[in-house]
Amino acid sequence: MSADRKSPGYSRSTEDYLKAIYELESEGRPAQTSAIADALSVAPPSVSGMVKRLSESGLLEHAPYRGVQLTRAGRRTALKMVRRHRILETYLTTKLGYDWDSVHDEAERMEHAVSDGLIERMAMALGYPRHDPHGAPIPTKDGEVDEQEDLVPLIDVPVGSMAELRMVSDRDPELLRFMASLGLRVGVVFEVIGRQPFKGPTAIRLVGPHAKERDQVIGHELAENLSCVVLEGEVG
Amino acid sequence: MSADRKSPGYSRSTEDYLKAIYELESEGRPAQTSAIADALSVAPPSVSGMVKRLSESGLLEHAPYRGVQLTRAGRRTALKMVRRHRILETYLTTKLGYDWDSVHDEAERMEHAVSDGLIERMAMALGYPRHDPHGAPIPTKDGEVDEQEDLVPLIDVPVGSMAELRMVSDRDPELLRFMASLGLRVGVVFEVIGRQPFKGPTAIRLVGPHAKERDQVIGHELAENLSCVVLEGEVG
DNA sequence: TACTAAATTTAGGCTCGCTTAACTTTTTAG
DNA sequence: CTAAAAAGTTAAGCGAGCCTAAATTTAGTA
Repeated sequence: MSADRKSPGYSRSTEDYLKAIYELESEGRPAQTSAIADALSVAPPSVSGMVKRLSESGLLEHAPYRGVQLTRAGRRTALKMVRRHRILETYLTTKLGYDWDSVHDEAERMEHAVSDGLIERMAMALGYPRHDPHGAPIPTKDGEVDEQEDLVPLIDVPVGSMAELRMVSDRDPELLRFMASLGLRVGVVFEVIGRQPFKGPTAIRLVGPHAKERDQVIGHELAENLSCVVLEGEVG
Repeated sequence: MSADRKSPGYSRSTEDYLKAIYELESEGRPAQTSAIADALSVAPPSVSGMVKRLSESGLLEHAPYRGVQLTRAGRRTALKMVRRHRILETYLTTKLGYDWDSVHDEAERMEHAVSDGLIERMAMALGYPRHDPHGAPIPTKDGEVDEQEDLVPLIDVPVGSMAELRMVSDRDPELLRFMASLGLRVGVVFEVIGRQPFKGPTAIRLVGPHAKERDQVIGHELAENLSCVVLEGEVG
């Protein structure tokens, strides 16, 4: 009556590796040993070891010294973990009053513990959301994601353009808290009114009723992390 | 800003052992190696090994060949796990539409993954419930439980008495489903109208609007598992 | 009381996932 | 084109938690 055991039952570590590799791949970066090690805070030889096991299980292809690629099966599991993570984050913020800066760690642990059924119940309770609180797309149950191709880091949005903030990494709570304090949330629309060279700040003018303070100055590192859609007006 | 890491960070196994030992103790049974092994579905030598580690960590006292007792620290952690488990069960049934027969396994996995903060948010969202869906008392955050001393298995409720169903184990989904099909839920009031000897069934007559069918026949094993409060009328 | 059965512990061994140290391959810079 | 640096892999080993088999202790009964 309940076909709801955690499917093939991969270990917590396996799930973490697959998700990390997926995220590297989807950022366009090659999934190299050291990048994986970095993402998971383990030593490189640990990655070599796990990579061997995972490719023996058919979850990824390993070209020695060259990096790693998810197989179909590996990608399926990775997407499942991403879906879990993002639905959990959405649920925690929407239903339990979490702030967007504090959901990541909680979701990171829970994603390994909950059943498929619980995730689907949460998704249903949320009305099958398409994006998590940080704007990241939530894969469907059968592993489809709409990666937005037209996203551009704020740092590359030309001065004079209008743009909308669409996505920010959920990884850095401090950055997220700081953004919140500036009134910067997903969906905010603004005009880029200036940018200083030499990794200087970008100045923007917020638009509409969301705006806490209309004009903001965004430092280089923050601006690198804000994924935007350019709305109109190329380089003037 | 977040003192919310999973406290001293015991391993999943440690938490399981402590909770199992707590549950044995609170049923009045001595926490013997084999009973623990049974509860956790591991071999007895595994218990011996873990017991050694746990007593070295000061979580329990071990009298070799004699069994084991929780220390104050061990009990504190055990109660924390029990609180987690029962709040999770209550949350899943109340907020996510789970049936009472399907929450145990889910809670069992989640209780090791969630933070203190999440549990408190769930408790708050539920209005700080005192009992879980199976009638078991939920320990407070600082480890107080009201164990009901006057609970009696249905099998010991005298014929002719009125009684109220107060608690049932969450362990056996089939039993819970069967109970539900009979209209037996926590809080139901009934009269014991007969009992056959030699492990025969107990006949009860349900009272009030809850009653799905007024008269029910309860087999011996089920009757052993139903904890009741006798309301009036001793042996007639 | 002695002997057997049951419960428990010790001994030895396994897997998983991690580590550091040493070695190999690839990349990069002069 | 070669030498140094960087990246990756292999080797060796550790701890947690599990197992089976063998030894030991306790309990029960003739």
